[in-house]
Amino acid sequence: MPDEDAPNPGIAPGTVFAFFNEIGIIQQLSRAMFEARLPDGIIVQHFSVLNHLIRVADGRTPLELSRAFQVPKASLTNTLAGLEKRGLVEMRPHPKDGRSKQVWLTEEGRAFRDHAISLLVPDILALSDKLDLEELMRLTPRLTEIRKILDENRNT
Amino acid sequence: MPDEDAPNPGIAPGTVFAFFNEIGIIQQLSRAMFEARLPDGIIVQHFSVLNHLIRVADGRTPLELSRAFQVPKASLTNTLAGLEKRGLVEMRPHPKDGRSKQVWLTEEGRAFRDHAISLLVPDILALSDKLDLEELMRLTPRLTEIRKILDENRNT
DNA sequence: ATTATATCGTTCGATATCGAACTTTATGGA
DNA sequence: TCCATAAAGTTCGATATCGAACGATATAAT
Repeated sequence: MPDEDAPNPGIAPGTVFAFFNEIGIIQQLSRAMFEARLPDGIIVQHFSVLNHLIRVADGRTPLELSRAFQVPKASLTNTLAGLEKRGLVEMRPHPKDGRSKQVWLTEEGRAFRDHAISLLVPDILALSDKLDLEELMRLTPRLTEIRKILDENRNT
Repeated sequence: MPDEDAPNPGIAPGTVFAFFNEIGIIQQLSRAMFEARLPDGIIVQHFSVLNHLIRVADGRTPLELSRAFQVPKASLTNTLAGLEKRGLVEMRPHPKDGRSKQVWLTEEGRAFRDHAISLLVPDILALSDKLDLEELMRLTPRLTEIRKILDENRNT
């Protein structure tokens, strides 16, 4: 006897799960597609950090980044070390808090991110025969809404 | 001067990238939400395999699974060993091919998957205030289309 | 039948991930 | 001021991931 007095009849947990399931598969497929284009030594996590610093703003602290990616801060230490070694970001002491640091993009970092996106172009063109790119664009703002809500309502 | 003679004016690579970016963030957030509910020792990859075996069909070979998840087969060896140790799947020799194996769900495996999904219910209810679940359901089939196309057009 | 080649799954070694303990600096009382 | 507690980032050890090499079996050609 499922949900007899539920305010939203017809919405089963499995249905919501199906949504996130599709999201997960698409993420996996697109990630693999993207990863194949990245220069070796650079992993997706590296790129994600660069992209986040551009999307939001650089000068973030490692802890802010770890929260944004839902990843332990110990993992960020490693990722940021790799980015710094390649000269894509620059770590500076935090001006207000001696315990903390700030992550700033270098010119190389910005250029690398833009370049990496442009590497996707051949794949996108190959897909555009089959895929309705305009529908993709219509879907994006809906996903943005959902992402924001999930982001606001999480614990950590 | 971008795309002056392009057949699809107004579709920049960055726009498509934004779509996959949102997908990636949603996946990360929902994965973390889900992972917090899973019993310890069970990781998302374990659950994903169980779920795939139910969604598609069990009796798949490890190689089929590795292709489905876009992960190296060496990784599957590890994941399947974990599932077998917990009695959630059963590995049998392939009846037609001596090199291969088949992965079959046990009763415990099926029950575990259903139970894991049900553990999401509290989270889903908590979200349903903010999130429009019906829109989620409308979006799912669009995502399914996109997933299928990506799936058909991949290399590996 | 025999041999060459391809395929499936595992093993191994190197790297990535991440929880827990630790160091250093902040903060908020007494 | 001094001390207890909290917070930021690193270190360390254990586990996960995954490319490459390997052994076993299958397939194809002669």
